[in-house]
Amino acid sequence: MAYWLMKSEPEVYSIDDFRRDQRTLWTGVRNYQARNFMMADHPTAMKLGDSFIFYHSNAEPSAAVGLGKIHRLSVPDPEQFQKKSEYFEPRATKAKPIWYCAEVEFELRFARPVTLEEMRGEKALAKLELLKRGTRLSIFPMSEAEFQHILRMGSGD
DNA sequence: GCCAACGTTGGC
DNA sequence: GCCAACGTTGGC
Repeated sequence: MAYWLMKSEPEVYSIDDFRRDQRTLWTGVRNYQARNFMMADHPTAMKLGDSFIFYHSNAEPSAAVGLGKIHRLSVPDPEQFQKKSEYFEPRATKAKPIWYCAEVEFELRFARPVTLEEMRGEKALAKLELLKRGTRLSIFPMSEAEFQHILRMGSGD
């Protein structure tokens, strides 16, 4: 069982959208390292049933806001085939897709958001990828201890 | 809206 | 296969 953080801009797809949908495809990832996490046969891949922190990036405030589970891996990202999508990929074919995504399942919305600023103040989270300077990766793994720590912070008083 | 950081592209 | 230019991410 591994733990992850996945970023989404709430203006594009928020935790409330996720709660409404219950299940969604994590489309639009256009970075190879992040994509590889979502490809089942890749050495760095997620496992079905792994949990992740849902994080609002480019938000006011940017914050961890909930949890989800990995439900399916290696799903060709349908947006790469859609000419009108901003994620259209002309090099991709149905037979040879380039971009893949995971299907994820809603688990819970935190009682209160755990802001980036708060996380920066936590010693237990000092090594979290999110807090490293210049990190732009939209999906990355974290330890169980870090995951539980953020979950506790989000569970309210 | 600015801009630092960094991944990607493409000329050579 | 180097690396400058360019585009994107995402905090502020």
